[in-house]
Amino acid sequence: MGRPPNPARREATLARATDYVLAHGLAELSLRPLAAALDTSPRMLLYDFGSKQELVSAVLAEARRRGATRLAENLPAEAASPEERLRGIWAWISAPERAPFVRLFFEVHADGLAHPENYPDRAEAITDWFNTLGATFRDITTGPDDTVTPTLVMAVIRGLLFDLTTTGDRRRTDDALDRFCELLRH
Amino acid sequence: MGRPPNPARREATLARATDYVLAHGLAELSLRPLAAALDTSPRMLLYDFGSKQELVSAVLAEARRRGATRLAENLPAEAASPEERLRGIWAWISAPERAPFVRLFFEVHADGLAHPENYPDRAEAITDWFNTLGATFRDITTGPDDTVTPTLVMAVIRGLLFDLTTTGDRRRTDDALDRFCELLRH
DNA sequence: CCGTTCTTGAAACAGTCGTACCATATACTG
DNA sequence: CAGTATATGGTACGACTGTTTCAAGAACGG
Repeated sequence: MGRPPNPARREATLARATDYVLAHGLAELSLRPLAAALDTSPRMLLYDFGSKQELVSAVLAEARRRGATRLAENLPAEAASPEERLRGIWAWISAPERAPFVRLFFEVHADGLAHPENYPDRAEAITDWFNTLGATFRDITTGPDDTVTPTLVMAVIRGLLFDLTTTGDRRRTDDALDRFCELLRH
Repeated sequence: MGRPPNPARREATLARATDYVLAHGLAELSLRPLAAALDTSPRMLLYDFGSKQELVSAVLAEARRRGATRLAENLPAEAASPEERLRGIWAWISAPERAPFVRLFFEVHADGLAHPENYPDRAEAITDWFNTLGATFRDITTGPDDTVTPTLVMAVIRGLLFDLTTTGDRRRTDDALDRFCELLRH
């Protein structure tokens, strides 16, 4: 008896809140502007999520989920050579459409460095779908226990993303990836 | 005539404020707690720096200045081989003592992505002493106009720093640098 | 209809924020 | 001493924060 709960509302709000955070970033996120943009109220946000902190956690989880999904859809074919996969992933993740994700990714990383206590699952929360990404390089190794080459490949991608987002110099960063591929061939 | 100005006060405050920001980060920086920690008052901070924004700019400039100085003091000798210099720089910048600098560096980068308008000098303000660092790799090139190899080297350092700061896995990141050096030798 | 549960608005609370205003204290010149 | 400039405390303003409280509305079962 009683009015039945409506979980769809929370879900819809979460989806739109995630859009909003991807567009505006985490640092200045505030309940009142967010609520206004979502045509709801701070009251309802707290009713659905309990607290701002929990809302943020939910949004970050949703963003990760989306990133992983989009990535899975666009991964280069299994059959492709390691180099082709590396180039494919770079092309995908460095595309302008991914900029909001990348921005949020770096923002969370920085926040995690300042407040590790907010990210009990450290590596997971922060690197998550980046790990998914790294998993595709499992066979660019020197052996079954080689975690080193994937680490290096991921570092190159992250480092070049960092460069690209600050300088905007696409040609130079693209060329650097070419150079890395060249090194890897030997 | 009149009481003579005392620029030393502003300088001393700037130095201590920089310590504070390196220790506590930028995101939650607030005048009142900062003033309390420096045994001064918000009133004086504004008197000396004009506004919080200008104070932050001054602190970031000071942090960059320090980083560049410390780096210059610890750069591997000119005579060293490129590989030795790369290893030396990695050892220096990945040392725990540098963690506050690295943290602030990533924080500024993330903030710059969200608010480019606050960083009119983009690449300079953000990468500055990282560029100083990159300059030492000028001769790991394929020719005089090769900006690509330094870009790649810097990307590896930044990417591995990112990894190290999130996962804390020093061995794996050190090994990845070894692997990169190995690739560079061929 | 009643009772129950979920939903929602309006307002207020207790705090922090950067900053401005006003007065006063301090240190110097002439 | 007066005059003048810097230095500094205290206080308050207005805007914003996340959150709570109180009350009413809305949708269901019996």
